[in-house]
Amino acid sequence: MSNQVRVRFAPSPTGALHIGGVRTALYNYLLAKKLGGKMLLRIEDTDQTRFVEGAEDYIIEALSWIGITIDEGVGVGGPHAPYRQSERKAMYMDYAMQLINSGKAYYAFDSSEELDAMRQAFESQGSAFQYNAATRGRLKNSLTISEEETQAKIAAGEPFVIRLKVPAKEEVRFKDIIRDWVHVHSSTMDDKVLMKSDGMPTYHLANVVDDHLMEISHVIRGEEWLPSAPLHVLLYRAFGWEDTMPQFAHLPLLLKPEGNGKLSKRDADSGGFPIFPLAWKNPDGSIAKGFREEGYLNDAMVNFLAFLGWNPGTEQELFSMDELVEAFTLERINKAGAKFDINKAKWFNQQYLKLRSDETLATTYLPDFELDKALKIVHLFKERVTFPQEITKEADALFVAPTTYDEAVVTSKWNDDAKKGITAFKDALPTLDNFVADEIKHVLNDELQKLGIKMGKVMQALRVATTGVGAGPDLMLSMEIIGKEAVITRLEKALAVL
RNA sequence: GGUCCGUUCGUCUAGGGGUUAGGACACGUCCCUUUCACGGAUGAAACACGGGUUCGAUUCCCGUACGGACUACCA
Repeated sequence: MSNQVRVRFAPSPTGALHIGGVRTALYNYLLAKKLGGKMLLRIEDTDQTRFVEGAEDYIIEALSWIGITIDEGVGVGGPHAPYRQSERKAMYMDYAMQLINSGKAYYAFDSSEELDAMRQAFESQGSAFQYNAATRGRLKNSLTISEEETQAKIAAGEPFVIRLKVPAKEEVRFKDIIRDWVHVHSSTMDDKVLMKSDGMPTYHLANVVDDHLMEISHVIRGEEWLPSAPLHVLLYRAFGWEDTMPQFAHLPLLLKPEGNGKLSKRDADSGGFPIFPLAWKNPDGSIAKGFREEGYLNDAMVNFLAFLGWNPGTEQELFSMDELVEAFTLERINKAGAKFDINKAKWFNQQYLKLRSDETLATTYLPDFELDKALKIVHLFKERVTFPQEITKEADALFVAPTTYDEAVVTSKWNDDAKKGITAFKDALPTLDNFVADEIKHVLNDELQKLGIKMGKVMQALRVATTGVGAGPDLMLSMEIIGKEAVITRLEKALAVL
């Protein structure tokens, strides 16, 4: 086997990808790039009942948006194809049989109803039912019935599952890169189902077999998998693959912004932010918001997500994908879960928006304007907004004359001096041929000087007369964009109305 | 209930046997300014608790509390 780093992101196509899954994919990708390895995408669709149309395409598009390129896997192919577990179905039974033949696994014929009843019974006595060394001798499986009887049942088409025969008393331990040694006693583990009665493998079997076959070097996944990691170790051992077993790294969870528990769709809805990278159309037709559609920039999301559970140990906050690759190490990932703070995401968005060139912003968000004008508008708003669509909104608002005027500003700033100054300014405007900020300011200055009025006395009044509000970007630049005739009209109206 | 994992400002976190416990977001104040924002400065704000080990523990160990994940023929 090679020493090459090979990691995989292995989601289930059960719907839109949760933002936590995006972070998991990102960490996998960062490690792969950092160590010159390969990033695989494997689709874990062994549960046919949960398959959702379009989910796979969604996953691929989401990864692509975030900037993760897949080296091998669904959508791109590779030496270990197919990468969709449903298409690998046939081989899993062979591996399960290998375990049956070596006595590491066994057939079980207990029905779901029987097992449920068993759980009920145990629960009523205050204990938990486990299908393991302590109980399997009393259940319906190939360990309690004869070989002939077992074969007869199978031949008769009776449904069965294959379970791992977990050792009765054995200390199972493995080294997690993030959590160090984790140990569990096998007596507390279940004889997990490996092959389901529909002929599909469970996650546990499929994941171990595929990771082995695909030569995965590091399994980087969410903390929710930590409890089943010992089982996977046992599986590697049962197959005799322990010496090539991948290294494990279980990532801390993304938590609710407030209160306790892991981040859910509900939290996102009540917090007014998305939880999916891209908008997703639910089967019922409703649309779930996506970060992309809400105006979050992909590189801002990458930076934000990377810092949720990891940090470089320096005081640098802004990292491009390349810089992240450079700085990333699994060892610097935190153990504790991280609360999802959308404020921080917004801050990153603002930072990255400012980093975008005026040209990019102008052409992508103000395509209906002449480039020259669009650039001026971008310049005006770029540093004042968090989301790019706000630029569009502000731009449109710029060309709509105010219908109401901010009362607070009017009462405090709209006085005789202001009126005099604005009137003079307005009257002088028609003679101004080159209607640009500097010239406009000159005119204003000259007129006010003639009247002996200070600039500060009229600025706010002029602003409210022009835009209706008391806050905004540079007024002179705004006027330049609005245009001479429109400004004059607005001032006349304000003078008449106020 | 059982198993496993975790716990530094409100949040994301740095640090690690002796520090004024550092940074970022958010928040307050001030400066800049035609206002708001940006930017700059500044302030308030944290080692869950109890034992041990030690000259000394926020840091190491053990408990407790609290939180989380898992506990399906789902992943």
